[in-house]
Amino acid sequence: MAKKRTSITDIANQLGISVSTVSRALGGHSAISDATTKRVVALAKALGYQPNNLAAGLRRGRSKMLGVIVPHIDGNFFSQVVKGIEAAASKAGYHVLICQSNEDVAHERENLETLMNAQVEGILVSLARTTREFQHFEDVRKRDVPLVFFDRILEGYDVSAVVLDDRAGGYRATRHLLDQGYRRIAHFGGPQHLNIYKYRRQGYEDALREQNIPVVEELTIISDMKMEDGAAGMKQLLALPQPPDAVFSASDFSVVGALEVLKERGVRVPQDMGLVGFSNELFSRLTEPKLTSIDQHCELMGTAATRLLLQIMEEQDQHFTPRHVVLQPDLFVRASSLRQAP
Amino acid sequence: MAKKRTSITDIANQLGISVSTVSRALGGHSAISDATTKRVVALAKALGYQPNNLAAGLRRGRSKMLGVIVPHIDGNFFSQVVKGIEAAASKAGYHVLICQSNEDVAHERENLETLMNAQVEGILVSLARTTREFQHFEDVRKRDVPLVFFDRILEGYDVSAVVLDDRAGGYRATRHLLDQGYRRIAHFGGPQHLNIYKYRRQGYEDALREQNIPVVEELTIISDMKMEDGAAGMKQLLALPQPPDAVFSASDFSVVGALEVLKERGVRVPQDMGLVGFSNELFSRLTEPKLTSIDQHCELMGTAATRLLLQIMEEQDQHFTPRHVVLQPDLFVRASSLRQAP
DNA sequence: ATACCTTATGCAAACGTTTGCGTAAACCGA
DNA sequence: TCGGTTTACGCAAACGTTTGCATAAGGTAT
Repeated sequence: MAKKRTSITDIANQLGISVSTVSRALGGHSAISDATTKRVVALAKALGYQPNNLAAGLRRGRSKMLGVIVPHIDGNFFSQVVKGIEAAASKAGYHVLICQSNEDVAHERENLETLMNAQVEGILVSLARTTREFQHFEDVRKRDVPLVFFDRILEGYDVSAVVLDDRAGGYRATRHLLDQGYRRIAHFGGPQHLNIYKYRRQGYEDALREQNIPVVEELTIISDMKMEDGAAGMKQLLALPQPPDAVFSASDFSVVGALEVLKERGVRVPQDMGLVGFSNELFSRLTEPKLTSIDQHCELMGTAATRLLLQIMEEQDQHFTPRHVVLQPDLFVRASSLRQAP
Repeated sequence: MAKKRTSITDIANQLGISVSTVSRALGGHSAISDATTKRVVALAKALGYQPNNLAAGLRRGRSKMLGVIVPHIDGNFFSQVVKGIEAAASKAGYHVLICQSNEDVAHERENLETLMNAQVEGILVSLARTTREFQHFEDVRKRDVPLVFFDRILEGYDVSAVVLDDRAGGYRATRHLLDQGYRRIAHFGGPQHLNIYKYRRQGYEDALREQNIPVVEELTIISDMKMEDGAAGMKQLLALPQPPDAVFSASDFSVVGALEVLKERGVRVPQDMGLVGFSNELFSRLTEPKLTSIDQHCELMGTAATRLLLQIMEEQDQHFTPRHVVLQPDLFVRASSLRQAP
């Protein structure tokens, strides 16, 4: 038998005034005398009154909730982004509803549905790996729910988004290897329909071309970027008639896999093989040698995306032109790519 | 100018029937003829109707939302637990509101407030490190909102909770070191008012006593368990007249810090010093040597806690007796503690 | 034809707020 | 004394559902 929670009406009755007066008093409305305001606030506290956001949201048409869809919430990157999102949202008085798509576009569709049922005022989403079309997002747009993508976006779908300058990341990583004297640089890439992997690769190729180094096809290996993939990729590279002297990987995980293979085979890092990863995962400081990597400022991405969303929500009138925020990556140089004295 | 979302009333009007009929039709109520049900469902789909959970929740008194408070959502442990929570909750048709206390009891209090305002039907919480009293949780109880704690609980506060058998974890870790022939085993512990650290230590001491090995005070070092703390702790231990030959740490992070110090000083792991950590962090497989660690089944803890909460919510009548679920930890043996052939 | 049951639907209240509009009382200057 | 303004509050509708109760139509047994 759940106790009835005390409502604004209870306060009104006990004080012999109307609910509207109570509502305004609690809302700090100017047209209420100080005297009654004090009485109301006092009684509210005494009764342990808790406003009912559902009711308020219903009436106002504003739920004060934001929706987030991530492929999965565990793992370094997304958990940090979500941390940033939650922080920024709660600072603005918003709650955050979190859904996981599990890298599955069907789930993603469901998530959108349930978020809209929950009456969120805006949605932040990073695409599932299997998402290749955007009909479900168009449905959201039709209902005028503001939408902001982050990190993983769909090529050719013009929407507001916060992304990393992945091309710059790839370029700087590769450029750093070149500066260290590496000349035959391989690349581990991810699924190319995802912007992030496509641009990281592009940065890699741009850096090579800039130095008139040909981009040779068998030095680029596309995979899902797990540790195993990195190990397999490295074996493949080492079996080449002319193996590379460095690898720029679009993920730290595959670098770790590769590193293990190199240790087994007695290939020295960074002397015989330079390595640069991507994401600056926690563990990149813990391997032997420590990994050079590109930092994505995950938490910042979360707060930036949230702020952009809140902005768009405010100017609901003209959301014709999608807006973009591009974050600059940072290169953290560590032992795995330091062949020359720094 | 946000388009008016289509409501149940719109459907009723267009079909010339009453809202109640529409509501029942969509709810699959038996007393509605197949014919009208079909018409309603068809039109609903055509109009892109989305039920408004706020309204339904208000009327029913059930928001279909759960609240979660974690110290922080990034990091391996909590992000995995939250993953488990979200999965279990959404399977049961619940949404999850996530708050971070930032290890601060004041935030924790605020979080409770806002979650209750949001009308969550139950709350899952893992304590902030600075929480030493439970008045704010008593307030929640008074309002009859079911509460389930996980992992970090307050000693002497009898509530429903899902916890790891930390004593068993500490015991098994230490016992493993003993089995490997280590005899002078040190311990890195965390804040002792938190159950988890207290019991891990207890398990450590139990294992020693069982073998009639005295527990010597200067071999236990209490800290915040960061990497730096581990490094400092190891230096302190090595400066002892009789340094230990192994360390059981209640956190993987401090082990990593310690490991770096050992490498600098040329102390060999596991020959001269055995190491066992706690949490089985991702990186424990990536250090050199790999770290033996205790696995906490983080995701399982999340689903277990959620299931317990849902159960308690169902039996709102007699929630007098708090219920407990205790998860058994697993020992993952790796190179850092393997002095003898396995 | 009457009484009664079943089936399918409608009426209206309720959930707890917010808010536009109306109004009584008090005050003010002339 | 009066018209006008200000101040402080109340009325009632509205947000979009759900649901207990009433009711109309149709059927069946008597």
